[in-house]
Amino acid sequence: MATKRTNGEDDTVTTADRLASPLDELLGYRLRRASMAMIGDLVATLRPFGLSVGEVSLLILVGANPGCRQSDVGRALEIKRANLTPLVGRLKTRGLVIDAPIDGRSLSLTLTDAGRALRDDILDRVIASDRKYRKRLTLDERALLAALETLAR
Amino acid sequence: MATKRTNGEDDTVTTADRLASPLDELLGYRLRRASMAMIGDLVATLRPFGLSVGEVSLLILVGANPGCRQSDVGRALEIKRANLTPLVGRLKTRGLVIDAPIDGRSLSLTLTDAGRALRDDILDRVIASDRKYRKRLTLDERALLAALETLAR
DNA sequence: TATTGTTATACTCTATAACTATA
DNA sequence: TATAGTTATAGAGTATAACAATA
Repeated sequence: MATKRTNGEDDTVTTADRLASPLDELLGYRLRRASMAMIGDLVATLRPFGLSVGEVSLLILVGANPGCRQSDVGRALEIKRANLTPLVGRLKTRGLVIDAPIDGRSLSLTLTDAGRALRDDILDRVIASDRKYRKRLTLDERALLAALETLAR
Repeated sequence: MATKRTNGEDDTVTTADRLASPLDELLGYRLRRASMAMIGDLVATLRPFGLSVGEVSLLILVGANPGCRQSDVGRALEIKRANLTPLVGRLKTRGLVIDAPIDGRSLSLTLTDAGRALRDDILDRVIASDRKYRKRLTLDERALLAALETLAR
């Protein structure tokens, strides 16, 4: 009976207390939990605006890059073009984004005045949500962001 | 024309180069990107086994807590009981998990011999995938895990 | 020939509501 | 009355394939 103890007790019948969780030792699992927590707060922040996280990402990215190509936005956000079409469509319907042909096949995206105004408002709140979590950090913010970028390849 | 420059250039028409991304300054966005990258690798690792990330989380958690209540597993993994039922069902169908009544309404979950064997194999690979990313880290692993736990509340 | 945008479609995850039964 | 498990269902988000138009 091999009985290696690291964290997850095996062959011990669990009765009532808290569960042993070998998952907590995994960077990927912790990363996912932290990410889910922050996204949950973000979703709640965005609910009153009737905008999804994806739509707001698009709003912010196009706002920072007026006239950018739709295909470049998709690549930057890692959203496939088949999924980007309806996402852009909803923002166009709401009068937040306008597109214009670049050449015969590419589209440029730009925020409307209403889009910029909403972007300004929402970006403030997104940053406020983000800051709430940053404040809990004990370790250096810049070092953490750099490490996370490294992990994302 | 308010022109505050932090990272995201506004009112500058983007032509060709790389996009300005105010999102990169957000902890939540970086966290999500890093998490997605690691999950992508994990999914590829698990593909040959025909198991999802959720199924493997369940396999590992039940493996570390034989006889645990299904409801406790759901709470630990933050999976709603309505979604846990088919997840457990698939592992039972594959002969990896068995359940037994605790009282008239609760179920205990335990891995079968086959379940433990598969868990051992898969856990090794999951840890190997995780370690691949840990190795890239410049900052202290323990400090990072602790910080991530703090963020997850 | 590769790229862009679109449409249609399928698959996974997650969320809610309703139900049974048990504590 | 609250909890546990189940079922059915709806909604996101994401993935692929096929197509037309263009570079």
